Amino acid sequence: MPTDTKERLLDSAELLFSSQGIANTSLRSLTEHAKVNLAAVNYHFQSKDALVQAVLFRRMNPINQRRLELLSALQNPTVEQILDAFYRPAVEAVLAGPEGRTVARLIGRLYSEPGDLLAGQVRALMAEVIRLFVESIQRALPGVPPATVLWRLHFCIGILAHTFGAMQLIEGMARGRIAYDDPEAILRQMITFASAGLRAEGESTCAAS
Amino acid sequence: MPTDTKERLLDSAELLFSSQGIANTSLRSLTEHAKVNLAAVNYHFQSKDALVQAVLFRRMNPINQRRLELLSALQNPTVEQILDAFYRPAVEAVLAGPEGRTVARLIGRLYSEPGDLLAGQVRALMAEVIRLFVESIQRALPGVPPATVLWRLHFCIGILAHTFGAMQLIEGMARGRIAYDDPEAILRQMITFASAGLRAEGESTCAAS
DNA sequence: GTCTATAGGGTGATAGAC
DNA sequence: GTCTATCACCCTATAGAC
Repeated sequence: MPTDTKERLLDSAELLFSSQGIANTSLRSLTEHAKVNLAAVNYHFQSKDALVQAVLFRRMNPINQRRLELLSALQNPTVEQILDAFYRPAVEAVLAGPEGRTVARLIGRLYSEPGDLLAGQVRALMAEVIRLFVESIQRALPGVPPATVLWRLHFCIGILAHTFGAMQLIEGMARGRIAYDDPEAILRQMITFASAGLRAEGESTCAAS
Repeated sequence: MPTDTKERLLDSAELLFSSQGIANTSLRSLTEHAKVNLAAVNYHFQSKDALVQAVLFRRMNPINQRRLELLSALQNPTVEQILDAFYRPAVEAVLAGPEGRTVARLIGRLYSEPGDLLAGQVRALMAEVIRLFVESIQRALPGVPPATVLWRLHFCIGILAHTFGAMQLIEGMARGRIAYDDPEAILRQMITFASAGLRAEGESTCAAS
């Protein structure tokens, strides 16, 4: 038996928002799926929007906290180690449970969905994470101009977001030639690609601040 | 004056779908914005879904056609040239008009939005494009295992999708330190990063077909 | 805390006049 | 081709009983 009403609502919301999209998920289908009364959403949360933020907070905050832990444990890290600290918490959290595949799509859509999906506390912590990782990468790659570091971290985030958001696309491309259930293999592919991209030469004349 | 009803509908749909999301855009607000009667959508297109596909077709097909043209004009290309053929039509099409910024978000969401946004003719041509680019990259990098080439093209697509879908994110990170209005500068950043990633060593022992 | 009932409004799609 | 009018349904949020 699931625990209380509030948690059941969060679980159902996460699942339905991920698979159908937020705008397409009505509070009626949501409360029906959670086997909870329709009014419970407005009692435990204040609105549908607040429920969305609560879902994202529960999922993203542990990931971002873990990123900061892993990063601060490194001393003079290589870009591979920095990328591992950034990617690993997300990949492991998402691919851990059996429901991971579905939730991944929601996280993948975090940045591109209209309506400021990323807001409030989640946004604040994410901004802090990005700030610290930019600094760390800059220290590891002193020869790369600051503006280029920003672009490249942006690309690194894109790699993660797309890997989460478009799993079906690569699975369709691959026709079984790819193992999508091995977190370590995925991490290795992402880190190998992204670290080479971060280290790339060129763009030295890019306009910096 | 805009031309006919059908084209006005496509223009308004593209703008509103991009900025508000598809599910959040009602046919009423759409036809109001286009200064067209409500029933026109169901007359010229068959349904809202068909309108969505028509919007994507009009925008994506020229891009994908141009990609194939540019690719087939290359002989023994480098990965930089292959990536240029893939990225350039999209970046130029999107950043050309003044409305580009908005439309970019819709294109960026193409792969991660629930409800099979990518369907029908658009999906078929996109699959063909991916197939040919995979082959071309494989030829340019014979030392990289096929499964790894798939992962890496997946990452290259992610870089483009995220650059289009999350422009506000990097602009927030950058606080003016980045020029987002220069197509050539963006292309250079993307190609420098992605070509280094494609060429990266490692993952040679990855399970291939 | 949890429920029922409903207010008040928006939605996609269609029939039929012009 | 374009319009009006309307159907049948869905939505979020809330008031008030238990």
